[in-house]
Amino acid sequence: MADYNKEEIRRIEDKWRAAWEQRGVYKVSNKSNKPKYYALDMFPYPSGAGLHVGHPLGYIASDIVSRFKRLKGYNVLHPMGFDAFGLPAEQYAIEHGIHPAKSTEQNIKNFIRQLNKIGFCYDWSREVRTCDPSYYKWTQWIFLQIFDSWFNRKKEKAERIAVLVSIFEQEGNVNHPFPNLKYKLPHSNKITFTNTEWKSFDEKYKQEILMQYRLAYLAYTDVNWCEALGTVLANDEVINGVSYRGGFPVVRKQMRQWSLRITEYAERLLKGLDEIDFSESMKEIQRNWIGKSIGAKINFKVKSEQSKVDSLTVFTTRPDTIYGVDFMVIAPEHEIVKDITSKAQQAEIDQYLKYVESRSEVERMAEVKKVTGAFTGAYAVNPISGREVPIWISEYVLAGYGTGAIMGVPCGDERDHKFAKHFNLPITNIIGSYYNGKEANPTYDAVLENSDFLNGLTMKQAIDVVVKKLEELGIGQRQVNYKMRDAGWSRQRYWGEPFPVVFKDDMPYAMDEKDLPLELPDSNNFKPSGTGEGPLANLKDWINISENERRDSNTMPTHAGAAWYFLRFTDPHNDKEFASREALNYWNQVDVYIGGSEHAVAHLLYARLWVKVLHDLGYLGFDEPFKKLINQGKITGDSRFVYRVRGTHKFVSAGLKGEYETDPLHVDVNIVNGLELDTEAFKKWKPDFANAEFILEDGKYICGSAIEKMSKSYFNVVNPDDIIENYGADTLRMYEMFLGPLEMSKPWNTNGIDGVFKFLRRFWNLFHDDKGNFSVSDTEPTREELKALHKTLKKVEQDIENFSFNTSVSEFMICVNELSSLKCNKRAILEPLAIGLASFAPHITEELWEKLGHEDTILNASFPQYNEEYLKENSFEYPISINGKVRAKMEFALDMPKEDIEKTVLAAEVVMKWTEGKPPKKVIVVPGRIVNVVV
RNA sequence: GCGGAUGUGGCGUAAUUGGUAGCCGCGCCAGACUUAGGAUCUGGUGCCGCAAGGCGUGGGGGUUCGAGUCCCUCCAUCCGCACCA
Repeated sequence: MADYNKEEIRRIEDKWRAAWEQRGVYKVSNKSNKPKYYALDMFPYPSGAGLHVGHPLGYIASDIVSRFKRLKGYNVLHPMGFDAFGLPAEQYAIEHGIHPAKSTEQNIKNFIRQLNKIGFCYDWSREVRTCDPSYYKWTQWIFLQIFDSWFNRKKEKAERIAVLVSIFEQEGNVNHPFPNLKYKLPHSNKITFTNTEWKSFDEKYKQEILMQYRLAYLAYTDVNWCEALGTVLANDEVINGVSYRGGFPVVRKQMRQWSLRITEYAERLLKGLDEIDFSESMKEIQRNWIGKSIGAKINFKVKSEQSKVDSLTVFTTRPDTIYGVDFMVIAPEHEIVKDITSKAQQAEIDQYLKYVESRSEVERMAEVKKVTGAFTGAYAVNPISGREVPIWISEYVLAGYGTGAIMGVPCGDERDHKFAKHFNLPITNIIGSYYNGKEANPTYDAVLENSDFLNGLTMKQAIDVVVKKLEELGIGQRQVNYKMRDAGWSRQRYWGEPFPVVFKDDMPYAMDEKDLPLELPDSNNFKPSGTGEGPLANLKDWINISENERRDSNTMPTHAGAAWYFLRFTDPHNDKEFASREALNYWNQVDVYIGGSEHAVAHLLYARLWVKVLHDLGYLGFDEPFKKLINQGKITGDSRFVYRVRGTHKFVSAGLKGEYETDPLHVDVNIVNGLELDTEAFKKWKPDFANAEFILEDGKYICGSAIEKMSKSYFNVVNPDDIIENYGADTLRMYEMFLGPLEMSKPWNTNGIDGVFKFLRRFWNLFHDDKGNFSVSDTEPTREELKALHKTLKKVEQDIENFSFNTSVSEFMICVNELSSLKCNKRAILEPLAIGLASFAPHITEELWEKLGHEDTILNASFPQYNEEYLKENSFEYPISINGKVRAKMEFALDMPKEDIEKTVLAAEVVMKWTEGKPPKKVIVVPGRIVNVVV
């Protein structure tokens, strides 16, 4: 005797969770004759807040896919781990004195508890934690491989530093110029050296030079320094000039930092996008980030009073507009400013430079409308037209981009146009009627005018012509520019991977592999050192190995551990290698990776980079980690508000709030049913509200609502534990899928969950009689029952392959509705249906599977193949439309000839009524679809 | 500003990819059981209209026998990037 009620659900779900764990049914072997399938979730940062219902959305989807693939005969790798280093734990340690290792450990425990309750089929024996020394040993090891590599542009791949050294010994660097175009050899100021010169350099000098090539390198870089966090932030960790976490101000500061030379891989990262199945929008975001632009570097001769500077180089993507150049603008920080400013302009320039200094980077970025600038008094000579144009400085040109100088083409560029208008500079029109005198037109389609030898060409054509001319004359060259910058890889933090290097004479040397991991020293002091160095600098004994040997006081960013964890899952306990080649070859690429789109540029690019480097060095057989990426939409919170009449403890219902002066207050969604507030619960919610009074409408207190991000501070967080408590994990899983398409964002609303719960109960009832006794018959199924089953099996299989889970849930509901009204309790129908549903609702189906007499888990069953035979129809009820509007329905055999259908339709009374007896202009018969009569 | 998406009942959504718009669920209405339940079952429910019928997929236009679906245009919302030359 058993109803599918709260008690029974808890009994079933607890029973099977324990049984699965005990039997180890989720253990996955690397040795199998089955085809492999690798389904991966973006592993979570174990925050102290635990999971809310938004987190498991993607996990449920990947769990369904994993279980489905297993039923389809695949060996499925579906692991989970934790991105366990990170700032929040360190912040927490600073505030509460609890060691990050301890709080992280507790948080992970809680996460695992919550995840297990939902019934995921993770192979926990493969769990990895990035903060575990046995894991970060290999993060450090891979870092050292990157450190020991350079990018051979000729071969477009990474090679060992030793290869580079032997090249230098033979030919110097003439064929392999410094990747950084601005770099010049110390002392000599040159950019090349010969093999003899190389051999004459001392050790430190050689290391300094090699550092210019290493894929992981140290350099003084402008970094986002956040005083409050005492740390450097990556570009993507800075939002609107404040830190992503905490919202503290960020300023620029020069520090000697580790960077990854990801720019060398820009082209391959771009090209790789064509081979992988990411959404178009995701690829577009990455393309934008990489920001490839093709253009030209052009040298302009400079005429200034001081005659100190010969030329000025600009980068432009629009060399075709060369005849439209009316002025030049260089960044205020540009090194030539002081050397070209005329006496007459000196005061104005000084004043402007002062103004720019007072402006933070943030302000310069944020301000778009204001036009500022100053004339240097110098002129540049257009190398093609010979025309002299004034050189200005302006904050809208940034020193860090391109060459820090642009050619101003007001008729074709909006900012240049504003600049010209503001300072009354002349505007040369080279695009005829495409320019209206009021705003710039950045078209590529115009036919050029006022452009000498380019006249009559379209702008598109002219680009190549100009570049060729520039190269012929030796005054410029084709140039590819990438917006992307190298990735800052140092953090002034404690809770991260220490860099496995030793500094001798200020140069870093790789630690021996046998000495890895370099463990994070235990400490209770997590505060920044105050010198700009990280907390590790406080540990003198650790930092200073000997008199002239020192460790790095920085640690790696969380991106490091996340850049390769999917590789470790294939062989998580290997203490000889980061993963065996055999395991890597077997599991190969991740077949589907599900996670949020917020990792679009950082994590996904770094993971792709690390895999490419490891591939180039011969450790991997593939160079893209993720074959397919799915971005689940965010689940937003549905907040509720009460309206307090200002200065009172009276609360007015939403419909009446217009009559009072009120302040809206967030109220806990858990004490609101739909929109109706539980006023008693509200009084108990917080002491402040204990003697609240309510102004009701129709006897109810109605709340206001808003869709916002799910957050504790909005009191709109729904915890999966509570849902499971009331409805069970199977209902939660199916409801999350039922909400809508996986990739769409949607608000969470628990109201609809009853429908899914009732569905599972009805499914359960198919297997039980009125009294709750298990009752399944072995009678032959009818054709109708078979059709209901096979239609569902077909749709569900297709839906899962398309990651369309919401439609699967609907389909199951339809099937169970049909079988319920057919009162079907036949084994031949219910058993395959249970397997079909097992991926979505593992607990209930496992229980019924056992009741059906099976000893092995349903996980080892085979997904039933649908039979097209049962789905065939022999007749179809045609909608008969007249002039495109459906007016009648008529049933015809599916093999009935078109002509016969047409005749019968035209003869029908209903049709005659609409055609008024007139002969139709046209009759369209689409077999199995529709008949349309045109009058 | 650039790029990407999205827009369908009161709500979440579906639509065989050019062929009956609104499947499934929530909510709502009515009824049954009479076991007082936030239970279950049955029926109804896009809008207007007593009806016949008309109108309906963000707005406008187009292609087509036929458009939620394709094209043009405009609007709104969300996301990403942003003085990137």
